[in-house]
Amino acid sequence: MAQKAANGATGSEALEDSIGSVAADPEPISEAKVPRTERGRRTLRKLLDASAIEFGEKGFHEASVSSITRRAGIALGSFYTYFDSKDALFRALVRDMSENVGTSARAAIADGMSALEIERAALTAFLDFASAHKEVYRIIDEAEFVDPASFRDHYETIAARIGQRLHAGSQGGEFRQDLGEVEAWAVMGMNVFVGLRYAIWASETDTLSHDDIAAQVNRLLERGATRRS
Amino acid sequence: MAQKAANGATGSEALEDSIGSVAADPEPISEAKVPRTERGRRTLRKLLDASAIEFGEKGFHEASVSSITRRAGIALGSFYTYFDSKDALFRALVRDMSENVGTSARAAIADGMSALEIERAALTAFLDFASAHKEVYRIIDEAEFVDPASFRDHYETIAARIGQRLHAGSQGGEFRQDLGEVEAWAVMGMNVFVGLRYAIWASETDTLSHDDIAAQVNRLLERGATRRS
Amino acid sequence: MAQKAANGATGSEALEDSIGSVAADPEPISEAKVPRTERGRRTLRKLLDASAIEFGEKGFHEASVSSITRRAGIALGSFYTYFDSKDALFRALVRDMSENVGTSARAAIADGMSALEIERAALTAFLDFASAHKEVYRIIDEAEFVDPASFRDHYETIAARIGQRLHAGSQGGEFRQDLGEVEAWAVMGMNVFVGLRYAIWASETDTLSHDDIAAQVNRLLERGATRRS
Amino acid sequence: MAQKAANGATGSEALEDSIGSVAADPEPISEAKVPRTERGRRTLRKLLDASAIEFGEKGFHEASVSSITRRAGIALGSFYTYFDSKDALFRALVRDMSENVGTSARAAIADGMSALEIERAALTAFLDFASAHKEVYRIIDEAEFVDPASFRDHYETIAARIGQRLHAGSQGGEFRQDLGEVEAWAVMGMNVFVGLRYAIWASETDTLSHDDIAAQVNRLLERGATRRS
DNA sequence: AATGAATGAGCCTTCATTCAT
DNA sequence: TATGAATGAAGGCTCATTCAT
Repeated sequence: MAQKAANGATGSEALEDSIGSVAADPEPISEAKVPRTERGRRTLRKLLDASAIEFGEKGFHEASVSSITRRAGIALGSFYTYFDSKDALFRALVRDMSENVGTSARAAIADGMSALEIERAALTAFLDFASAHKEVYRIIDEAEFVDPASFRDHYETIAARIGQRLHAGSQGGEFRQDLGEVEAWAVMGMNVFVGLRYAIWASETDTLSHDDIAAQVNRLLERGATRRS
Repeated sequence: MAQKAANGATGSEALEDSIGSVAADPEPISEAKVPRTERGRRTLRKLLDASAIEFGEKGFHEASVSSITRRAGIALGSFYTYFDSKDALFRALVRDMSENVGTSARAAIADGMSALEIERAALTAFLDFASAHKEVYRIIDEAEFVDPASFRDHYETIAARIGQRLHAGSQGGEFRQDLGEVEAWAVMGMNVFVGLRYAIWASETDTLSHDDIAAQVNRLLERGATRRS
Repeated sequence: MAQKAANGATGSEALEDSIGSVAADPEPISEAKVPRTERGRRTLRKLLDASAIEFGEKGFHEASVSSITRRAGIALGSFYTYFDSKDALFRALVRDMSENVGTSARAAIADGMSALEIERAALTAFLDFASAHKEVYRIIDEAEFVDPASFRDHYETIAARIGQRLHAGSQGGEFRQDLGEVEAWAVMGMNVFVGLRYAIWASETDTLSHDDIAAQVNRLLERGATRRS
Repeated sequence: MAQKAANGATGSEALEDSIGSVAADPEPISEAKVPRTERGRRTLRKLLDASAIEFGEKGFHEASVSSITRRAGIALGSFYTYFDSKDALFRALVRDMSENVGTSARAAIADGMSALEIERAALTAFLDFASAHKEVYRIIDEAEFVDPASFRDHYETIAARIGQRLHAGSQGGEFRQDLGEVEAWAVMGMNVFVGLRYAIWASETDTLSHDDIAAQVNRLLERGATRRS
């Protein structure tokens, strides 16, 4: 199963990881303050996990700082030991999650895959990840209204990566030469909406596996993006 | 220019129109109360126009009822003569806009077009509409958090329409026989994300016209969805 | 049945009657404006009936002018053709009802009754009236907070009447000579609370008739609570 | 003076007391949240005292949360640290006061009193209490419209207690055997209305002491209104 | 670091009353 | 007289953030 490819966490590990390098990082992604004690790190983790659930379930505005701290099992006031504001927490979450989505996709790509195989594997990994972390989808989407810069950055980054893959496919002779940014956004849109329908809104009556779905999208790509022999 | 195809309004005309036929409408889309005087109709219109702008610019949560009435030039309390709540207004707006987006796309389709030409025309119309009414895009997107049912309904309806077009294309021998729901969502995703990039986030340096962009997407569809001769 | 003694209306007839003499009345009880047309009189009546129900069911603050006019089947603005304010309507209602309660009690008193028989008949009549017009009870009670003067006046008037009856009973040699204001208020209290319990809060399991209850209270008056040696 | 018997407070002490034992209390009467700090307890007290005055003076609807917090000398928002709503505060107050009224009456009863003496002492205590805490009377009365269940419960509880006393008097051979619920409500009514007239509406010209008044009501109980032959 | 009380700006909504038709 | 839209003051409540312990 491609499930393995999906990072099994909400992204807080990565966020925590990045924290360690905040000082050295010229552009710190995380807005979390750095806990100095083990206890502090544990509290930060609880806060991140709780907020991912709360934001995912209720959305940014309905989730309150107090509901988050309540879920995390800490006192309201403690929140501000770790984040400057509710916005800052949300931004940290979005940016971290944004990174993670890409990570899981890239992890699915193995050496020796054809360009088409790569697209298929990436979509399957994305579907797996989205199924397992529906809140990530919701949170990133809501960033359009809470942290527009991150939202845009998220999709531009992904589009750029897809663009690179398409270009590589062209170089390898598998794809057409004239694939550019338009095609990259189109491919991303296919993936995102297929994910919306079959991962986020998956219904009980759906019978196709994530692999099957990716295969169907792949066929769309194949006969369209491939070069005529 | 395909601009002509796009409905040039924010949707308030349609909303107003539907009001006139509420009695006959088995499922009234609008949640607005029905004004009985000419003055009332004028006020309702002002309210709808002002709210579309406010919601578009600030988003649902940042836009306040008082900011909306201020922009509309009416008293705060008058708002509730027309809508039961801020939510009700938003829902009315979303549902109405949702209808309008489809309307403009369908208006772009002319008799005698091939299946591919239809897709291209629909996308061009969508890009035109989205360019002219960026707030519509934003408002419908935010419905994911404020009126999820409408949001989902919006995309499911569009997917269904695209599915019908693909099916018709298959019947006409132009498209493959095995196109289904997955392909419909993939096509919708291409259109939406290309719209996001080239209509909503259109940058000054972009040189491609909406038609050019639609043509590029069309080529992706053509070599993919078409039957091999 | 003593039911006959109870005025079968909410009091609006009496109010209307009094309207005719407003000009001549040095202290007009009703605050209603005087309609000049037959249509106007009908509208006023609808307003009074509707408000008695609304105030009785919801209380003064929960009943709104618009809920009253809606129930009356007239337009909101028309309200102010008949009353200067919501308070004025309430006051008119209270004062009129206050009069009616006394009327029904006095109607129950027949010539030739003994002093004790009079008390019993008055209580029975009150219980009948209260059962049939629970809203009257509630409205007069709420006057304590909306129109305190009327509330106090209501009970002082009744106490005075009871005082007169007690005095007459003394004169007739049936009652003690030393009955005064304290006893009058005590008797009123008995009646009101017995009414609260057995008319307003009457429960399905109560088996005593209003006459039976009045008889029991009568015995208390007759010989107190003590045992005869 | 029986004044001593009356609890000299508005009831907030009792409310506070009950808070301390909330955990053990199977049915917590108070709807107040439990403060965990000393400062919190002080604030709660200020809130309760201020609200008793405000509700007593202005009534429930005219008293605003902001007027209460202003009088209490705390910030508006702090109110909601202690009560979920204005209604909840009122209910807490009513229920607590309801308890207290009974307490003061029972405190007035001494061992060895005859049944009649008990009634007299109870009424005197009630008159004292009502004189000193007119706001309590008003607040409980207004509960008829704000918290009807408590209002009814209040009087049903008192009636039950009076019924027990009457029954005990019968058992002791002092009262008639046939005294029941009707007589209990009648006695309560006497007390309440005598209290209304001579405690709440006491006028400067009244010369009778609370004891004198209670004695007169006592005589009514002892031998009714009739003349001894 | 943690806690939880305190703060107050700000928001949605209600509704008595006025006004123009 | 009747109508119903318009008005705006007022109120309850929320919640991000600060503060004292």
